[in-house]
Amino acid sequence: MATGTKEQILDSAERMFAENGIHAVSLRTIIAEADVNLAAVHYHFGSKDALVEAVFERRVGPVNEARLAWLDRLEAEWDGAPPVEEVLRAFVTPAIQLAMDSERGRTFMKTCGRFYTEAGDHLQPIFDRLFRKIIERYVAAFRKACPDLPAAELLWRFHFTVGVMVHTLLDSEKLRRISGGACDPSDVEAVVERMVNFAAAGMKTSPVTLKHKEQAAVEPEGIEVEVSA
Amino acid sequence: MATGTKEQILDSAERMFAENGIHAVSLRTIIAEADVNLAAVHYHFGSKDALVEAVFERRVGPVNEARLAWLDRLEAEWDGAPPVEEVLRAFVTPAIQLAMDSERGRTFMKTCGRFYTEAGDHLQPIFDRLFRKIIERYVAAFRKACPDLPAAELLWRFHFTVGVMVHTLLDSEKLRRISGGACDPSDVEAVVERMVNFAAAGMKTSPVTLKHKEQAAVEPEGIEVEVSA
DNA sequence: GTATGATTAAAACGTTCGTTTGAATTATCC
DNA sequence: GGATAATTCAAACGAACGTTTTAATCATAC
Repeated sequence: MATGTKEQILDSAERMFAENGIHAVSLRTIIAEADVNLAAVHYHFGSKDALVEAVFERRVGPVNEARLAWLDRLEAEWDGAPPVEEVLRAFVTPAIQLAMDSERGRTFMKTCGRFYTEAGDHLQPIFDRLFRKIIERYVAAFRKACPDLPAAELLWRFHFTVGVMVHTLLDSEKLRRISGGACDPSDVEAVVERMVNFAAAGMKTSPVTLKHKEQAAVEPEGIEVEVSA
Repeated sequence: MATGTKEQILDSAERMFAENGIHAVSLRTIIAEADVNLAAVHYHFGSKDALVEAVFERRVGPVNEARLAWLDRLEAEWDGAPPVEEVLRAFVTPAIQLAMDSERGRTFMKTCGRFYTEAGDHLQPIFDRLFRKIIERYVAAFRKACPDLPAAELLWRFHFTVGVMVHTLLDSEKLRRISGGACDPSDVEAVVERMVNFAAAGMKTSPVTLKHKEQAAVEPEGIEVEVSA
């Protein structure tokens, strides 16, 4: 943990970003906790923005690789079209595992939420680069798992699923508080199963037919899933 | 819109908080856009923190009142136990309506998300005060709508539902981008119906039985829903 | 019209921010 | 073990922050 200055800065920054937000944390408070010199930040990273990016990338990379590898395994096992529950599990588990397994992961996930809401213009391309492939692969997998769903409806439901996951990663301590301890966010397997169960039901339910508008106006095929600026 | 200095400050602050985050926005950029004097902020609000609170309360109050009034109507109509879809609709619609109807509401909802993630210690009691009654009433309504659900499971699903809603409020523009315009977040009714449909399916699905643990260890009745620090 | 309170204006306050500098220290290699 | 590079250190930089102060302006009453 206390291997080198660089890692120490990353660790401290990660935790303080999680607790107080990115803009609210100054380099001086970070280096005070990391017990390193102020100039070390600029020596190793170049700027505060670059430090923020480094904190982000250090953990998101492995999670997304795990997601892709898991999906590879699934598609090999299920002949290219795994059921929606399995796809959901593959999508959700790596993040939840990182988030809940260790104290470090738990704090990082809050940082991840900070990025998600605090990220200014300069973090957007990084976000896109890290998640483009994930979105492409998983949307395709969900398409195969739910072939009867109109394309727009499927994207909405994927969006909702991401919401379930992000909110769970970000704010489940509040649930523990509200429930008086009955809901335990640290039980990874249980959380994953509950989420998969909930989201799969939402994914599989038949779409509503909107009265006031022709929903068929949306071309149901050939929607390009692209993540760009 | 340009009625008085106070409202102008609130409007500008709301928009800039939404666009850049709370801590990232300085009073000077706010007053520059509002075209008022710097000292006016402290004259009318006292401090930046107080301004932040004022921005928050100005819009959240009416939304939550609408939620409670809607639930009152529902319970009168359905003899005290409205179905889960109706409860979901009552919970979701006021927020979505505010979020999507006007440009102003849209920006505020982003601000709301900022609060949710950037809120430090001083905003927590305000958050609790504004949402305690909402949580109590709606959890009770969901209990009646899903009487067979274990209490902890119901709270988890409520939590997931909040995630669906928050994420939709916060980040649906990203969905529009990803979908190439096929998903239109500004169509309030359609968004609400999709969300209710998705969340209702998740709410009504039968709970998973976790293999590796006795889930019955959690007392399924009498969990006190409390929101406190 | 003038006195009184509410509001706005301009300027400066002290503090903290991210960043830079240049010397001191430590590690690495021949 | 001295040369060379990598790293750490203390100190200071200018800029921007939230806040305060003091005077000027405006509205409203008499």
